[in-house]
Amino acid sequence: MGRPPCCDKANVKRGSWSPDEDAKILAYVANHGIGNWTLVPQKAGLNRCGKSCRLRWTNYLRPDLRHDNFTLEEEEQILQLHQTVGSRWSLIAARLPGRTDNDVKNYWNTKLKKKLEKMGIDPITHKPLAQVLTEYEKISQLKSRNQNLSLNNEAMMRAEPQHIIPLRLSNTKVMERQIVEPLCKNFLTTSHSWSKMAQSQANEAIYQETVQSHFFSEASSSASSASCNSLTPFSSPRSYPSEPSLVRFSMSSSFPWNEYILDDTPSTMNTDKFSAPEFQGNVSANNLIPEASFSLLNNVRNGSEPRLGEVTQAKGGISKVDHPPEASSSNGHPFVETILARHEEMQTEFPDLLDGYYEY
DNA sequence: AACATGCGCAACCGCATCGTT
DNA sequence: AAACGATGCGGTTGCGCATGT
Repeated sequence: MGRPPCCDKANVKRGSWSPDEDAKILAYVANHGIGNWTLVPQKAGLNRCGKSCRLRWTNYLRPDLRHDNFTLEEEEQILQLHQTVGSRWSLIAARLPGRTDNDVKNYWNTKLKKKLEKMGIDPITHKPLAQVLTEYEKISQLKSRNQNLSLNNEAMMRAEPQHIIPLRLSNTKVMERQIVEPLCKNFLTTSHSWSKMAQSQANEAIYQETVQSHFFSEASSSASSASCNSLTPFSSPRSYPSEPSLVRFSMSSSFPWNEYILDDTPSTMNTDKFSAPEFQGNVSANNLIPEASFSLLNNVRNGSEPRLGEVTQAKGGISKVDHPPEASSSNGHPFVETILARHEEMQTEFPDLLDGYYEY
């Protein structure tokens, strides 16, 4: 039963690779190609674990890898993709030819994350830090208020389950498997556009079923973090804090949101970076997500980096940073206008529930 | 010049999933 | 069906170099 262990971990070499070892891997791959990495150390004459060999090849020796600095275009792409899929480095790297997930991850952790923080942007939510803090405060207040009132949330939710579904994020595994993964796969690896996905009744059914069952069945658990509470459903679950935060999903079947995804391509969007076929039709979907970080980055490049004070002046839930002309803007955008109108409408209907939350 | 600190990157670790026995 | 290894992935660590004091 089973297989023998790939290597004797106690007796294999670890640490940095020598040029000689690299040469052996390269020679082996040139002769035999890639496959069964557990056999590589033995066949190539290396005293290394097969896993280590695979890593060395994947992250460093592969001939198609680029070892130069990241370009501005790549930087923008990483920001946008991170905003969309979170810290799914392999997915992001798949969009950047010649880059590995390790490269992207390192670049994010050493450069981009700090850059965003310096600009007053939360690198997890891509929202202004002041906004994130405000949200967290309001969520904390709501939580304690609900505890004090012993509010019968379940009865309330059953009364309007299709409308507003609070979702505890402490257990995101189900969401990842049934929602995030399929969407990410569609978004990143196929010709399926967001508009097609939006049209998919099957997706919506899975989405509703999953989110509802998740909310009604899950017991909250785990540790705490204060940084991230208002998230797009496409952020990486692994990046979520475990604090049982609440995120609302607008699930009103009467609101034809997918129509807007189909048709609203902002005229001011810089379309160059979306010219690849896999991005066709995806532009609008990006607008569903706050673009504060991307806009701010552009401002920095234009020499007009906003100060934190400017960011905190914002109000109302949409990005408060002035967008440069080339970045997409919510101003005058039918989709966003409708969302805002809907927001106001629902705020009137459910003032307690909606107070302080963001809708995208 | 010597030491401390910070930074960037390569490598490792641990987990989840899938495939094999 | 169960046990186990292979693989893929994201998070973390450690080392070498650069910069600051």
